[in-house]
Amino acid sequence: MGHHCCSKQKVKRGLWSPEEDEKLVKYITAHGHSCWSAVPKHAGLQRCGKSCRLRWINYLRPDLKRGTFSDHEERTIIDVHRILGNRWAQIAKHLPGRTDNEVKNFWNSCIKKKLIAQGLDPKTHNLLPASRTLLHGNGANPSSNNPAHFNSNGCAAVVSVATTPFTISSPTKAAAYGTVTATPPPETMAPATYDVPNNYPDGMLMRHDQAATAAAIPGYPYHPGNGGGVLMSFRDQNAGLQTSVDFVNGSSSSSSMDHAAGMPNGNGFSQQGMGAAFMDVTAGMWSTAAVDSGMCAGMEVAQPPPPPPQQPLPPQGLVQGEVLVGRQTVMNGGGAVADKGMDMMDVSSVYGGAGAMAFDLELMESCALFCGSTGNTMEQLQWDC
DNA sequence: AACAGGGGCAACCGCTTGCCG
DNA sequence: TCGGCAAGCGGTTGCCCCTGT
Repeated sequence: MGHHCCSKQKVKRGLWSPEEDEKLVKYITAHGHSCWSAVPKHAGLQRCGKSCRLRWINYLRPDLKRGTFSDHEERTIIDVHRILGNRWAQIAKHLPGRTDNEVKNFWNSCIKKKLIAQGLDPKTHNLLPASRTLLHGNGANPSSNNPAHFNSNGCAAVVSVATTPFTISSPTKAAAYGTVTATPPPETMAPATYDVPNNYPDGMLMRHDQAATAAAIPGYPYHPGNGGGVLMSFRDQNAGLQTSVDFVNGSSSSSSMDHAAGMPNGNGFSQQGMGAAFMDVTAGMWSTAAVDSGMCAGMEVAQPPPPPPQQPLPPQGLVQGEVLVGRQTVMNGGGAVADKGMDMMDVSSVYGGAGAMAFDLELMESCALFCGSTGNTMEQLQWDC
């Protein structure tokens, strides 16, 4: 049975011979591929157009990078997969020269097994139940016995996986946060721990310096030369609660909440509440996340105050971002309601000023959907945009 | 040397999306 | 607005090769 597009033709299937490859390369090089269905006929191939397209995209394209994946590429795949899930084409866009098929195969044959071996669920990137039990006993984490670790009274300066449930992880960019003393995460992608200085009585301030990051971390994907960006992930290992924010090339922003239901005793946030704000200076927007009392979660992009005219914006990209964590620093300027109750996430956005940078709705939505939020999320987002 | 089992990867299948008439 | 077609995409299959017995 051939493809529906070529069922009337007698087409060859299976592996491509070098002769077939040569014919296809010659034809595409000379004529391009304006219409794939016409390619096999003109190239003298007994294949269907779909097969030709796949062969070209996955194997013959001259800009493809062959060979094994580097450690950096592997880390990037894991980072992006944590946010996007099995959106291989989107993930592959972060890896120049790699195809979605290649990334998918690498994930299924290698990375997935590694994560499982490390006790992480390859779908959610959370600890598998067995591993969680190992870390936290029976898994119960009464918040009354385990007060919030990023709380409004600023008492919890040190985050420790072994004793507290809340971690901040940004595996490939750990060294980026100038005001956070970050312990470089191990290769295992196990939850990283950050020693957070208690300079802010009402919360915590993290600052990201793009140039320093690019200089400090070989292979760091975001730098001023390509527009910059930041990928951050906050996670609560006990509750399976995760908040990730990805600013790619200064034009994309995403947030996600992976909220495992059925946490009867709350988590590290629940007593005091937690909020985070991310600012993309160039795009002129704030993104905030709030987890308020009673496990209420909200993500929003609020309109920033107009920048002082005498303060020129950085040349490009997310040159500098700030993360504010603390009860009193939650931004609600976007009008989003943070208190939406269990298992709900709210995202809204308001662009700041004329000519605001494009906002990657697709990526935003993918993150929201991946994390099981309601359809209202994107409706709210698009409405506000 | 022969065989079995498993892993990796290329290719296929079928659904979705986008475009155009 | 609708239908047809092509392209895009993710899941799945099956072949080939390597390794262990």
